[in-house]
Amino acid sequence: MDDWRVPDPSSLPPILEAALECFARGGYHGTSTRELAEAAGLSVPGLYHHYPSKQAILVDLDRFAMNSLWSRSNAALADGPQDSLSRFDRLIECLLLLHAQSATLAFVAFSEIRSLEPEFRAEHIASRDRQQSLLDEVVADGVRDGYFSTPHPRDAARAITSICMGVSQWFRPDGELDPAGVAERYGEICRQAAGYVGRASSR
Amino acid sequence: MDDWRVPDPSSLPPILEAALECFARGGYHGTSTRELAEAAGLSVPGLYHHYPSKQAILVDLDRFAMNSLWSRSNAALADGPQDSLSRFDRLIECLLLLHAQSATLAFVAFSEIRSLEPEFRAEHIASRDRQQSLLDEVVADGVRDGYFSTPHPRDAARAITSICMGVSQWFRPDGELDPAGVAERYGEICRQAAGYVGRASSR
Amino acid sequence: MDDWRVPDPSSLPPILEAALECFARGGYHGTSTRELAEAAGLSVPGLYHHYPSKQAILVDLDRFAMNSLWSRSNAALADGPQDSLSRFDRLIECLLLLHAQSATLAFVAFSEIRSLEPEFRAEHIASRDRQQSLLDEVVADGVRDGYFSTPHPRDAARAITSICMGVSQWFRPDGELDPAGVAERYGEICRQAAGYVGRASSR
Amino acid sequence: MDDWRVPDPSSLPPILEAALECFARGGYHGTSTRELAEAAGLSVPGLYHHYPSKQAILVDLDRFAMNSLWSRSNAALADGPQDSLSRFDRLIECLLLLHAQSATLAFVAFSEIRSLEPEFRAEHIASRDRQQSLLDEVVADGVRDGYFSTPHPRDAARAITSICMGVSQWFRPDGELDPAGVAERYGEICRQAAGYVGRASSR
DNA sequence: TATGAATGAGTCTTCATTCAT
DNA sequence: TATGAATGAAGACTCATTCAT
Repeated sequence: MDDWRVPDPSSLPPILEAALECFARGGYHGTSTRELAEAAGLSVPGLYHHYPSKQAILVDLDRFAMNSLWSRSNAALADGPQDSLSRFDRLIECLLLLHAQSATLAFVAFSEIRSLEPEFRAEHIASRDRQQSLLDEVVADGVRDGYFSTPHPRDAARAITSICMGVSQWFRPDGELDPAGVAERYGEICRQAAGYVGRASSR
Repeated sequence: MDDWRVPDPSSLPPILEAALECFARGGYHGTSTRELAEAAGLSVPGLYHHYPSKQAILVDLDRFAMNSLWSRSNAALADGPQDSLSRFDRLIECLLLLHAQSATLAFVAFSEIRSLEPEFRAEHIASRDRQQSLLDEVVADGVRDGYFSTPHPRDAARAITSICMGVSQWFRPDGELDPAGVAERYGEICRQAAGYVGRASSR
Repeated sequence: MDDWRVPDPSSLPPILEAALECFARGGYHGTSTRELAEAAGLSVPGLYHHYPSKQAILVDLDRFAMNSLWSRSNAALADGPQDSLSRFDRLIECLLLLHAQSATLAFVAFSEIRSLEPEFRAEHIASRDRQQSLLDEVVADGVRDGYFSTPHPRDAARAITSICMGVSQWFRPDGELDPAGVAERYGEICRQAAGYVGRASSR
Repeated sequence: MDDWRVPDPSSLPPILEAALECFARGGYHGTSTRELAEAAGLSVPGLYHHYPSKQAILVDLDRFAMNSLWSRSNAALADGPQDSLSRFDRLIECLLLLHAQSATLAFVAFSEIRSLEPEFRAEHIASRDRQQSLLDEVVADGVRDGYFSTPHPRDAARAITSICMGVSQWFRPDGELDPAGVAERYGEICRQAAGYVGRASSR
């Protein structure tokens, strides 16, 4: 099972889909409820029939993004050989695919953290930390097993996270690379960032 | 001359300094002119005496950040040995230092792009592209000269940019690393991301 | 027949009962149809099945209050000796009982006059004037028959009305006095307000 | 000094004056901020320059009314002979004058209690109780000194309060009685309500 | 009658901005 | 430049009401 590789376009409810587009274009504070409603094909009170507030829409969007990231990451880690290099490769592939396939969602979830009210910001940060710990672990395992030579695994993991999240900043569906291409090319760069020493030499 | 290494705290005019703090905390749209004025120790009309609009403040802040990045980068490139590896190292060091020393400024300049009106957004993007071309060139030179093995220099440069900009997201003055520490540790990671093959073996 | 002395709790239809409580707590404009529906155990469209508008509910409530006041007053006047003092006493007793027993209804009917649309406000005022004329007549008769010494019967009647209506402002079911106690104690005060000269001396 | 007898028309700030008229006509919840602003000859933000909220306007109006009632009452009690009947008469005169002269203000302060948010409602009620205690005391003193025969002084005081407050419900500047006429005629009724036994017979 | 979904008009409030002083 | 006062436009949100099911 490798569902974690395929995009799931059907999953975002239409109102969130519309909100996503609005927030990506104008930002949370730069988007009015009128715009949100119009984008969703509703009147303003119609929008409020489904969500109690503008903030609640952002929160739902953010939760969707973070949950999707988490569940796909775990699926990727579990799906295949369990040696640390394979796990690293699959997790990176998953992150890169997602940040390319769902670039807009990832972008908004990342750039609107400050727009979340404290309670939900804390929730987001907890999700983000939990997510980061997956990568920390995988890089540390790779170092332990001799795949990676980085003397600072946590910094390498942080750099790798920046690379993956950076994808959502520049990825365009009509660009040179498709998501799979991004995953391959930047997956290799992430390996290097961790100080990959080569399969052969490490054994 | 290595002024590009030292922070220049005096350079941000007080109003921009105050605005920076406000925008960092609440975002551009989340900050009112009343807050800006108060943070700057001015009345609202007093603020308008210095700047014709809220947007103009953001624009000035953004220009300051991009110009500082540009001029320091060029100073770094010019300041020392001109072999491509040295130039790469100094440019990376400059970028990392700046994103740590001026993390807030870099963060705001990056995260408020969408808050710029079209004209100024275009200006920002031009600056950003011009800036990116510096790194593209340095990486390409490094590949040409055998320092780097990456088969995709532009992608490596993009990944490196993500690493450097990422610093402004997580850097805290009271954290484990000081700016110089960041520059050293993440400088090494950036080298790896470009596929650094070692000084010796490359000659 | 002295039904006019006993409260008639069954008589307020449940929807009006619920609306009464809502209006008493938050006022007409401060109560939403959603609250009305919920208080009545109905959905909003369910509420509109019974009443064509929120205003119609208030109107019904108001009519109920004014009609009840009117019919009980007439029953009280008719029920017993027809000398003017007895008629005065019974009318006052009726008013005081009602304003204590149905304090909430009286309170709402009185305090939401301004919330009635012009047509219904006029109707309310007509009812109120008709009601006041009962008291005017009874006081005037008492003066004519030598029971009361007030030189200004209409003003005395107005003061008495204030006393009776005032009951609905302060009466609490768990207070010191029960409705009958209120009727007795304040009935005496109302007599005094009319300049009661004593049964004996007046004959 | 008998300032407590003369109306003080200059004292209500113009915005409160305008709000008073609006609230009297349509009620607090029935009056929009737009109406308030227009009545005050301001734009809506102009109104908010002077008051932070609609509620704050009502609170100010209410405080003004209650403070005026309190300070005039005390002035009336202090101004003249200190025997309990004179004090009773002057307090009643003061209350009646005020409820006629400032009928609208008294009406609004009374009828919008439920529109005050809990904190300010509590404040109002404290003022009202403090005010009522003045009358309780004066009636009790009158009973003690043999001026009044009422067996229930507190109930008599409550009835008298209802009479005085009732004035603000029906008083019209162009009506039969002017404020002084109201004070005289209803002052006598209030005496009767307390069971006035006559100056002579009481000595 | 209950329900979910919807809406035009309106709510209070705040915005960036200006002007007279 | 500071201040108090002001405003048109817009903000998020709620209202009473309706309709298809």
